[in-house]
Amino acid sequence: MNKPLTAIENCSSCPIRHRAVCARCDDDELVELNAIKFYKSYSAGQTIAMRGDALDVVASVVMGTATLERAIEDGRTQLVGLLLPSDFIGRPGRSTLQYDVTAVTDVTLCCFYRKPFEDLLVRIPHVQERMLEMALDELDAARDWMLLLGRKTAREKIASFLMLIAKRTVHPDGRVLGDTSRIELPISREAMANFLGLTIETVSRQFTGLRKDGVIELDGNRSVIVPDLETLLLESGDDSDGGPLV
Amino acid sequence: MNKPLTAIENCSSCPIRHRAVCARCDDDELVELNAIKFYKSYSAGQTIAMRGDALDVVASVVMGTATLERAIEDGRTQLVGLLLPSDFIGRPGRSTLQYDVTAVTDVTLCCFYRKPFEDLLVRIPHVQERMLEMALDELDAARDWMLLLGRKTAREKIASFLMLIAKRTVHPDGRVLGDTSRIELPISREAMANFLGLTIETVSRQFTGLRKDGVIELDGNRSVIVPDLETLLLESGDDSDGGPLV
DNA sequence: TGCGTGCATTGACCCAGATCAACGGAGGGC
DNA sequence: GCCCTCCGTTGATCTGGGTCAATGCACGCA
Repeated sequence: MNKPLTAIENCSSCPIRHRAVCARCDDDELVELNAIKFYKSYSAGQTIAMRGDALDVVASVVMGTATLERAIEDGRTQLVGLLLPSDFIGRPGRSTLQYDVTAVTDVTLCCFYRKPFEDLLVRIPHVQERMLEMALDELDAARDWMLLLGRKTAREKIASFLMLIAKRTVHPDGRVLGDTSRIELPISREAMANFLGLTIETVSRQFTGLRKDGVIELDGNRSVIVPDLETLLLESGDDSDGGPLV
Repeated sequence: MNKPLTAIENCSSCPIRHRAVCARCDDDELVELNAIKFYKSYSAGQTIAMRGDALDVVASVVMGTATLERAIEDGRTQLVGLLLPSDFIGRPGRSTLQYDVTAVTDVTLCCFYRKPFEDLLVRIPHVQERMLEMALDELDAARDWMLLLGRKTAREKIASFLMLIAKRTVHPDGRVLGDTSRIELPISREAMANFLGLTIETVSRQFTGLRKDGVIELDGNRSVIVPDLETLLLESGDDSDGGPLV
């Protein structure tokens, strides 16, 4: 069966394949998805969408890093989502965006027109099911994040963040959490501060503190080497049973 | 058509009706739902379920208030969900619970056996759709909550919490946010502290402060009178465009 | 009527992290 | 080469909210 699936086949980071929404799609369904999808790129620093914008597409991150932010007028800003490859933006069933979306590196999105995507969800139950699963996973992540924001110390917040990035990083060879204990930070100190509910000065001081205590080594501003991940985990205040966290 | 729908018809606070999942269910579908559902009650203070418990039911709150909590071993606790009537507990597709669920008042749940409920989701797309919508609403709420935890002052946190409860309260006559500006607090000072990432002492001091400044009046420990909701809204630090939040 | 227990309030003090300010180093344009 | 800008680090100081401790108050129970 040779149908024109190349574009979507090649979209290996697209959640529709990568996170297995469509592991169960048959060829006809893939063609349908393919028909309503297009790619769009943004350069680092660019605003992808702003709170209140009408949103007639949903999208998934193929490449790069974007952030979801909520701000108060006086400038205080809280990051409420970190969008890495395979993460989903937008919500079927709501037409305006609640948050500011910004590209922090160059970003490529795989977009779907919202209306036909919604129609498709009704027709193909297992895609709908996958959307629900993704939303609930995000909800769990948001709740862990709430524990971090409400109850953890600055040092624990930094350690937790490093563990989070380490766990989410997929190495070129496909491994996750490999013995290469190098963590590439996808965001700036400022974005980290907004992620963790801290100031950039405190973030910086905690990095210095962890370095002086031998928990981490710094290699430039965006690269952290962790001699022993177990030590870092202890610092994070997480008592998770070691189960898979995503 | 006289089918035995009385039980589910009477379950007016059940989200399956109340939040309109099944506004679109036909009689046969209601019978199906009815077949896998049962009620369960808990008394105030009782643990409904603990983190790690196997979870073979999903449920919605019919009456009372329950909390979803995440704790670290040293005792620090963060409330990650406040479950009021019509809220949903549990997630289709995952068998173990991530959080502690506690009844803070007497609680009645409308429970569905998870497996048949999941089967039903696949068969009845608009219920699946409603589940997704509810999950995404919760996600939005969680993100606003993250802004509160990460960036708001103690006073703003208290004011935001009061606004949240006011907005979610449905008065006996069906009105929401009526001119009766009395807010009944569903939880103790301790639970509020764990909700807001504060200590009970700080919660208490902020209540006193708001009272001394004439923003609120206290009537016992569980009842707050707000002369002017607009003033309270200003204190909350929310710049929401006044749109419906819920 | 007094006592115990569990919440809430208040006071005194302290400290983690914010704030304000100076400095350093890596590009990048010319 | 030089300068400029952006980002991160470090230092000095301040303060909001935490900590520790005492007190108040309502309710149940004997």
